[in-house]
Amino acid sequence: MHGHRKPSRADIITEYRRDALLQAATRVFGKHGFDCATMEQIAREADVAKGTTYLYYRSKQTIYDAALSRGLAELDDWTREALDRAPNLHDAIAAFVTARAQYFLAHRDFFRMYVAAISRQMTSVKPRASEFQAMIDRQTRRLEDAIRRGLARGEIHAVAPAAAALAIFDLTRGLVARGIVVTGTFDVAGEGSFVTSLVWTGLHKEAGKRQKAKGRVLSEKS
Amino acid sequence: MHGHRKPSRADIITEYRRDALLQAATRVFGKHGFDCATMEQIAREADVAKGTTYLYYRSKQTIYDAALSRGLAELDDWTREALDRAPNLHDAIAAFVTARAQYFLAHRDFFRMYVAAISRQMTSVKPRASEFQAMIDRQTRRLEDAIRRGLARGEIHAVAPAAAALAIFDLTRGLVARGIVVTGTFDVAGEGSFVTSLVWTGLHKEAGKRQKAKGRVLSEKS
Amino acid sequence: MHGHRKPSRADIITEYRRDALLQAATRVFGKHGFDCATMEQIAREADVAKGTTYLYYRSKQTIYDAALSRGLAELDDWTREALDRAPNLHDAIAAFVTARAQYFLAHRDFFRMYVAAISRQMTSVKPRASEFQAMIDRQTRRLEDAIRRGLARGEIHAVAPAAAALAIFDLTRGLVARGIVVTGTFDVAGEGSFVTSLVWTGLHKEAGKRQKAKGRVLSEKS
Amino acid sequence: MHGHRKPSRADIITEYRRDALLQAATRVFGKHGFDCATMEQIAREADVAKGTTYLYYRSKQTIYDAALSRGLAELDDWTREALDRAPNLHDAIAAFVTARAQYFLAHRDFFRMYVAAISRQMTSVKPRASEFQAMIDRQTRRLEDAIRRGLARGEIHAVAPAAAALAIFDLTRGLVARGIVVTGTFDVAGEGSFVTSLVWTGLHKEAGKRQKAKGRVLSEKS
DNA sequence: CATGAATGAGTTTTCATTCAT
DNA sequence: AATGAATGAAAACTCATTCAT
Repeated sequence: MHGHRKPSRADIITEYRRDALLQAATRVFGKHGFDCATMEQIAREADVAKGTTYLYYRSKQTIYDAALSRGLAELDDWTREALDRAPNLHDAIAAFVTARAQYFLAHRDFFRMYVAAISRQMTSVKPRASEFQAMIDRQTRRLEDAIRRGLARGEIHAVAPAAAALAIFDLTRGLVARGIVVTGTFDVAGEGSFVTSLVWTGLHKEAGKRQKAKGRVLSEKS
Repeated sequence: MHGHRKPSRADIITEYRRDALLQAATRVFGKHGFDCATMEQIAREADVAKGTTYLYYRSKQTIYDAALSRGLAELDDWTREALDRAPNLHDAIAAFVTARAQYFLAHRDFFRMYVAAISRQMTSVKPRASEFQAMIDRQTRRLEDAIRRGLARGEIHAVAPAAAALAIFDLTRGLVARGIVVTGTFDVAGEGSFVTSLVWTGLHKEAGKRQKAKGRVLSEKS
Repeated sequence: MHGHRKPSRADIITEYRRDALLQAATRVFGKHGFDCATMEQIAREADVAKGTTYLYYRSKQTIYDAALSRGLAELDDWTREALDRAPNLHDAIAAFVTARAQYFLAHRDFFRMYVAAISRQMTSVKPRASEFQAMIDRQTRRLEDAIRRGLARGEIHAVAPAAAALAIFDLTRGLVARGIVVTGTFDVAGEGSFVTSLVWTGLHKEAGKRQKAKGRVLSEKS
Repeated sequence: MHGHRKPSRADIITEYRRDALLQAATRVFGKHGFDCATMEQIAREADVAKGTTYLYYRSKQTIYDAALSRGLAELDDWTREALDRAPNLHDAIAAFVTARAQYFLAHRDFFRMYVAAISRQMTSVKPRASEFQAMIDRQTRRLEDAIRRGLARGEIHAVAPAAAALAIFDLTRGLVARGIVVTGTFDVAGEGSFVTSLVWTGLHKEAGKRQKAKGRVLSEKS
């Protein structure tokens, strides 16, 4: 508890169980959603008795939150690493889209939980909304910062970094959603590069200039 | 239903009730989600007794489907009308984004149902997934067709119309989602035009050419 | 709801059900105690389904409180009427003891609830203790007032009315408790008159005087 | 257990554990009642693991019975000693009341168990009721015998010794119950002497005679 | 047609008891 | 002997759906 010595055997077992339960929970919540999932299912999936679940997580809500948090944390790691490796904004965007798409497609049940959580957030009277929202925000912020750096370096034209980051977020989510439903294979690289190039062109400096001009012309027409 | 003559008085009452129930259902499902909503709440909201609900809709699922369908149909009308009025692709995109954002923001409960339905679609073992998916697809297709026409007219560079349409779809959804959560006022026009210009620039013919060139340069760098 | 007109048919049924459930609850709580009683048993005893119980009482605690309250109210009526009819203190005491003993012996399950409630009161962290205690206190107070009047009329010697009332209370309870466990017939009149005469002699004016004298003598002896 | 030789070290440890568990059990059962008390709480209170409890007592019921028995036995010792020291009936009654009140007030958790047990006795389908009842009876019998001796010695008038003993029992219990609930200090001596003098006067020979006369007069009036 | 009382299957959660270490 | 993780039976409570009035 208060020391940093080697974890005892019990600790290892505990950690193992907690992890198994989280995996099971992710599977079950991902497949059925919070309300339809039952503790019985989670327990069965984790190969323990129903009561055992409660030795590790106080309630259904608790295990749900834990499963969601863990996934978000892992996703955040992937996101951060992907962004850190990118030498410039274009590659950063590509990395962001690809890394997240790959993570989600490798953890489909988590992605379903993730989407459902976003949906629930709007639905419910958001009691503990904040923590979840905070984790999401942190990830958007990473991308936003990258965009800001790109702006500073003159890689793109003047654009609201927050709005741009959110747009990339939304595009990635939609991309993955389609990849999940598709039963056959899904060309992550191809789809991802479409998004990347769309956004990149949209944000690019020269393009920005032309866009403004076009915008004027168009509005004159209409 | 079974005749084409003038609707009898009973038919009118029936229609009125069905509509009231659908409105009530949308409010309740939007606020609580499918699982947490109760038939009692819907009945109360529609000012009828619980049993009455079952005279008009066979089950909770049925009324849910009906409410969702009605919303989607209305949304489809808005979408179609908006697209039909647009003289060119740029304006079509702007119209698409704006019209949908406005519809959703004017029908927030429906938007919440809509998002939840998308999420449920992935979640559940998709039994009746098809009908809902078909309605969504029809709307994407309208935009896709507009893009195809724009391509034919040389307004934009070579791009996969389906992918582009879906991207706009996703951006619009994200835009609205943010508008829903935001408690204060939300600048639909401003946010919408950001999306439009981002996409427009991204899709624009000349931009497309440059993007490819830039892409090459960038990859040479990395 | 807001009028005083004839109760509708529904009201009658409702009242009937509430009463049947209260009777059933009293039987079950009396036989098994709060914790061991199950809603299933109560429902079965009242010949309704489990869920029906919850249409009339929000929770197990609620139906328990209602059953206890109703019994206490009825008991209070008996107690008050008995005291009101008594022309003097001696008869008031006799009436108090007899009336309560008879009530309890005619409602054995309620008596068991009553005793358990008193016991629970000491046990639990007394959250809603107050209401129950208040009803008990009211009944003791009635007897206390009778004693006070007897004192004023010079029927008994100086004595703390509250203490005396509580003593009679305790004796009555003990009396009934024995009557309940006894399987054969129980002579309420005989046992009751023993208590009455014991107390009456103990409180009687002349006896009081002698008691004090005796007390002195005795303590001199010891 | 199986020999009469000096207790081995193991026996001592065993005895120590059994005792610690009993003390813990009394605390927990006293505070929460049989049904709400958990083995976990008892184990924690006794500073052992949950499983250990079962090495010393077969079941929750068993440890409950043992805790109750032990308290009753100790109480019986106090009662007997108090009675043995009293030179006459008046003092015996005073001693009985005082000794028990003091014991209970010094062992409040046990008193709560004791009261709950009496209540449970009536409540449950009395399987092992007998043993508990037998211990109670033994204690009443002691007082009863003292009364019988007082009668023989002419200290009091003709009275049913059993009934009188039970009355004193009940009064003592009520006295203590009030002392337990009262949060401030409680005047055991004062309250006890009220009970004693009430009873003593009630039982005293001369008083008995007058009571009968009074009774006749009263019944003539009513 | 409309009502709302009644039903009971299904869910979360607790805890006495067991047993491998 | 001691531990505490694991078990699963049991209970309160909810709500979609039915049906007599």
